[in-house]
Amino acid sequence: MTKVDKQIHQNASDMDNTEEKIRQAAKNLFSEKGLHGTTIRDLATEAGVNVALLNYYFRSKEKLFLSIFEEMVSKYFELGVSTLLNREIPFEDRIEQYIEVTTALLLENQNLPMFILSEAHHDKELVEGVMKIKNIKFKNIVEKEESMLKEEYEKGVIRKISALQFDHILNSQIIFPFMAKPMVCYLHGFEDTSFEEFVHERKKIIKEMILKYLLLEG
Amino acid sequence: MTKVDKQIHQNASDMDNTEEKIRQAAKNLFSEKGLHGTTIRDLATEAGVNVALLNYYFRSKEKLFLSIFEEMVSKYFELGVSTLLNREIPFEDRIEQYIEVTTALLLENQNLPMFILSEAHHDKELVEGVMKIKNIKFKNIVEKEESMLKEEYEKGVIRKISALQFDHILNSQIIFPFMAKPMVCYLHGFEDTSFEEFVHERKKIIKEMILKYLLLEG
DNA sequence: GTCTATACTTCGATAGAC
DNA sequence: GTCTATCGAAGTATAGAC
Repeated sequence: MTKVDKQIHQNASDMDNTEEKIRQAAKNLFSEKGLHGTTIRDLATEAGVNVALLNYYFRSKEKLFLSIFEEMVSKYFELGVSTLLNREIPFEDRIEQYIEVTTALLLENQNLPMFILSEAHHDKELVEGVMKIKNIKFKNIVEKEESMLKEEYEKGVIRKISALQFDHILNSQIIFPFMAKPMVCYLHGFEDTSFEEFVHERKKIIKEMILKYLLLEG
Repeated sequence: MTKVDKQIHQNASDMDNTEEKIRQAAKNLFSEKGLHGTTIRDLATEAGVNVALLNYYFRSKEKLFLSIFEEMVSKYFELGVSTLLNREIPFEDRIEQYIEVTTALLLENQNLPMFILSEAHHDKELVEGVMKIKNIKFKNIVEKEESMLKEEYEKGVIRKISALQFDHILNSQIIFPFMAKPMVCYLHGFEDTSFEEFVHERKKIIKEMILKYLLLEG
């Protein structure tokens, strides 16, 4: 009966088990307040359990954090890559798709970029530690991107550009607004809806600007 | 004599007084580890003093942080604005100057963007609190930018664009690399020097891409 | 102004009952 | 698996001597 009460507002698949409730709370709080800005008591309260359970499931705050961080990194990196490398559709369309799909992900997870990059900034060894697990995959991606760009260059579709610069041209424009959001919202008196409009409006600009720069014809 | 030892490696103007030593330590640590990742003991050690002195000069860790945060915000915002609004030189040159001068500032203060934006992200009220002091000035800037852009548009120099989108086109490209630095350095095996080369290389790309998009002729 | 010593608070983690 | 109670460590801040 207590159990029934607890389950009323949960969809059984995810929120019925404690571990998932804790993970969800951790995602929310860590990505909003950061590792050191979040206490295990905050986490327990947000998850609707007590502190002892956090350590029961995850051994320590540190381990819980690492688990969440790794999940978030995967979430971001695994998306988009396939889009960008898919040679079956024209380069131009891939760029558009990438902008579309990445923006959509970020609108659904607005704290994701700041979470990953600020924690990486505050603890440089974190990146190394977490990325090592997925090392092969990521090095692979850069190489594949490099060869894809070379191919398009040799076909005469785009100008010569490194994967590094290409990634930055794309990602800086897409990601940055989400990191600067508090500043933007303050300076322009934005609410969440105005911000989202702004992001949508931005997609067209980004696409046009990037293609104008990269494509050799048109 | 103890005093002499302490002063050997200091240039009298700044580092001879304790308050400035503490401020310097605070800038270093807060911008590297964040507010909650830095303890007053860390600060005291870095400054070469003891904890009591921090509270003697700044009353509390919080107050010290606010003081530093405000200084960093000013440091960033006050630069570049005059460059961008200076109607005496052509629009195109202003863009180039802005990229040049802002990149130089960030290379000298690589943690600055992540410091400001991550703290703003973790504590939304922080922006409001600190910005209110400089409120009039900032609102002013957006307005001036808006009218500058309108003017250039009416002269037929550039396409129509809002100050908000204009700022993002410029700043996202310039600032983002410094926020993503740990990730980039890991993925590409970069040291600090390689990273700086990358940033310098980027200036040309940014300039060309932005002008290609904004300018109506050429 | 600067130090040592210490009071007070909060945090992370665990023991032990259920 | 879940709770209450509690311990030891670490954090912020201050009192008081010099």
